[in-house]
Amino acid sequence: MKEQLKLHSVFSVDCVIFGFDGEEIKVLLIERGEEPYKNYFALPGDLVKEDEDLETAAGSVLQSLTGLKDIYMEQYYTFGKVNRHPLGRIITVAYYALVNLHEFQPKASSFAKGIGWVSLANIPSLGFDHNAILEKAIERLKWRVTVKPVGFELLNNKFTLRQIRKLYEAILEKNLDKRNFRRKILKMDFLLPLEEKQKNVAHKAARLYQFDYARYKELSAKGYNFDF
Amino acid sequence: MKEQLKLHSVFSVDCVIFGFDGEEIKVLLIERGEEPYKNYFALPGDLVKEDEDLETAAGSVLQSLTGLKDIYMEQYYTFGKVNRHPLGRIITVAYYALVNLHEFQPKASSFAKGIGWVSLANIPSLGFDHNAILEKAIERLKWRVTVKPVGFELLNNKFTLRQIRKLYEAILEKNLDKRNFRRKILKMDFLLPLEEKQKNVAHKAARLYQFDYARYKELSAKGYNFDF
DNA sequence: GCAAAAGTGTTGGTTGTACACCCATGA
DNA sequence: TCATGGGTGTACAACCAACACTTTTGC
Repeated sequence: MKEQLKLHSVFSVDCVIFGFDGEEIKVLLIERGEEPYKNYFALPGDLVKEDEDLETAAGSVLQSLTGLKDIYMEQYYTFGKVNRHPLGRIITVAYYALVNLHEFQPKASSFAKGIGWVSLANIPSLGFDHNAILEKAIERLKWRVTVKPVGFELLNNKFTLRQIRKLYEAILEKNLDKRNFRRKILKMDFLLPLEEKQKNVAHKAARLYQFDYARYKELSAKGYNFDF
Repeated sequence: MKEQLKLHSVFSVDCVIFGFDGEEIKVLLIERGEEPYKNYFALPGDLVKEDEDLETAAGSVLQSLTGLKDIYMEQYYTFGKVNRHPLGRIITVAYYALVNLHEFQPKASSFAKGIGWVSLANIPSLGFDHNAILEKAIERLKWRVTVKPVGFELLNNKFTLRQIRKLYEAILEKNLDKRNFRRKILKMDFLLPLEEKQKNVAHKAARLYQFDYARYKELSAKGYNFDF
C-alpha cells in the first residue's frame, strides 16, 4: 500500500458536469484508480495550484475530460468540513458546468481509470462527500434555470421546442403543459425560429430554433422572469 | 516596516454582517490596525484553523465582534484570485449574517482598531477585494429574501408591519405599496398578531407581531413563494 | 392505416397593481 | 389642532392552468 501522504491546508475544485441526452439529466463521473476511495465513483476535480485561479483550475478539469473550452460554469458552494478528505485538510470549491453531451467523447484522465455519464436516478455512493456536493449542484441548477435561460447550453445549437421542454421537465422534475410552455417560452422572445425542420423523423417534422444570445442580452439588461 | 510574511495555501473566512436601523441596511466594518491595508476599512474575517470547520470559523468571527451566537449565517461565495491577498495565496470563503443591531454593542477585536456600522450608501474603498465580496453579499441577500423570510432576523422579536415593510424596501431598494404588502405578508400566515401595541409614538399605535417559526416550518415543508 | 409527435385557442380562476380616506395618538 | 403613521377595500389587468383535436410523416 502506498505511503500516506499528509497534506496541509490545500484546496481543490470539484466539477459537476451536467449533460442531457434528450430524456434525462446525466452527470459525468469518474471511477477512481487510486486511493483514497479507489474503485469508487466520484466527481472529477483537482488540487488548485499556487498560481492558478479557481475558475482556471475548474476549467482545466473540464477541459481534460471533455476537450471543451468556454463552457458555462458556475461556482456554487465550498465544502470544508475538517474531515471531509482522508489525506488532510482540503477544502473544495464546487463548480457545475453544462455541456452538450453529444459533442464529445469523455476521456479518463490520470487519476481516473474510468469515466462515464450517469443519470441522476442511478447515482451510486460516491467517494468523499461527493454525494452532498452533487445534491447541492442539482438544487442550484433547478433554481438557476428559473432565473436565467441557461439550459440551452445542454442542447445542440439548433433544437426543437419539444427538446427544450423535455429538458426543463428533466431539470425541474415535473411535467409541463405543451401549449403553455410553447406560448411562454416564445413570448420571452429570445428564440430565433429557423426555416429548417427536423429530418427523418417518423412524425410531422418540427421547426428548429436557435438561442438568440444578442437578443437575450438586450432583454436581460432590463430584468426578466423565467419561471415555468 | 514589518517583515513580509509569506503564507502558503491557506484559507480564511470573511463575514458580511448586516443590520437594520429602521431606515437603512448597514454593514459592520472594521478599521484595520495592521498591514496590509492598515487604516483601511474591511470586512471582518480570520484565517481558518487546521481543525476548524468553515462555519465554526465564521461563527467565531461573528461572536468575537458581537457577542452573539446562533445567528442566521449563509455561505454564499468563495473568492480565490491568485493575487487577492498581498501576503500570499489565500482564498476566502464568504458568509453573510443577519443580526439585530440594537441587541449589542460591537467590539473591535485584535486585528482591528475600530469597528462600526456603515450604511450601504456610504461604503468606502475597502481593503483587499472586499468591495466585491460585499457586492455579492448584497446581491445574494436580495434574492434570499424573496425565497425565504429571513429578514426577521434583522428586527426585534416583536415588530410592526411598517417595520418589516421598511426592511424589505431597504433590502430590495424599491417602494412597496402599504396595503398590498400587508395583505400579502399576512396571507403568508407565519406572522403571529399580538394584543400588544406600540407605546409612546406620536400617532396611532400599531399592532405588534411575532414571527411564528413553528408555523413557518410547517408551511415551508410544502414550498412557498416570497416575492414582493 | 397506424403510431408518434407537431401545432394550435379559449376559458375561468388567481394574482398583482394602483389607488384615497378616516382614525388614533402625542406633542 | 396638527403631524404622523395605522388601518382598511375595490376594480382592472395580467398571468396561470387546464384542456382536445387536426396535421404531417415514416414505417
